[in-house]
Amino acid sequence: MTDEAWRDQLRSRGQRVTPQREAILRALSALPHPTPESIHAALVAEEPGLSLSTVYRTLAVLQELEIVSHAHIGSGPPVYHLVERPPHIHLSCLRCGAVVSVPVESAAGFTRDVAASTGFRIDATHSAIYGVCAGCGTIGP
Amino acid sequence: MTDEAWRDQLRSRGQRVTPQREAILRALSALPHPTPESIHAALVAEEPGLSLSTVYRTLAVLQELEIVSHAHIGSGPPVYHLVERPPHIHLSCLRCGAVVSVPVESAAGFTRDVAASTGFRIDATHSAIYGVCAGCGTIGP
DNA sequence: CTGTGTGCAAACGGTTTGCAAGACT
DNA sequence: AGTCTTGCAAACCGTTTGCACACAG
Repeated sequence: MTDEAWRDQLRSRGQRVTPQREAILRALSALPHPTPESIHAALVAEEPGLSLSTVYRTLAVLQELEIVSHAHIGSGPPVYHLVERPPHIHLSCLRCGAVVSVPVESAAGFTRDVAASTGFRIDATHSAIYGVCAGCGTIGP
Repeated sequence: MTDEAWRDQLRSRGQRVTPQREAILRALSALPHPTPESIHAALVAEEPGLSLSTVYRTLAVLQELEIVSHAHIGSGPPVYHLVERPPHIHLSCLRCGAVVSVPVESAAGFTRDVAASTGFRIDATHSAIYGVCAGCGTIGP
């Protein structure tokens, strides 16, 4: 999504385009798995005085407009990302906390089977799945 | 797991058996998807003065001993349960909040594929997966 | 000019921790 | 008796909110 695109999307929905919102959208496309805090930390340099509450409020607005989405990773803060990116599942390492992404198609068979047997329609992009990453797995059990 | 079993398991690992711990273990086997708070709420009647910190500390100990496990459901508090074989995956409905369980084998193909392609070894029992349950799915999109 | 968005600081809910008193072994 | 566990209260972290000012439209 280009700068133009979200500007239009914001304005057409009665939302204002502010320097803070532009900065947050830039951070969202630049950072790999940003949390509200990491977005704030990454931006205080270029946008001095940017408050954490603005980050939270902006993320809420962008979510409402379906420009961004978020996933919960363990007990920690959620990670946000632009929706245009190919949908992916977050895998969170129980040992080192690393977050690995895999395309949703990886779970296609699983979601199909569950839907067939229980009627539950899984959307695997909204939550992280735990496990042990390749690096940590080679060290111990 | 019987009362005897966890008593032994606690003592054999150098942990003490206290009325509070017994009460918490009873609550874990009685309540469907208990959170630390709901365990505390359910026990204050029979164990007056039981503190929330004790619930948290006991759950941490029981987790360490692999007597209980927990799963994160959305941004809310985690739900705990006794480690049962067969292990379950928790599916959480985004509409009504219902928690549906499916055997971990449902995801066997998915976990195998991910391990093969990324080396990440998934343990799907540690996190809830979002979606829309059968009941809610029949009403709308 | 109007009303929305912002910064600040304080409130909030869930969780953790320091400490002294208490209880299990 | 000695050490682990508890209760209490305060600290803590991520998030939300109330308010007055700033600024996009």
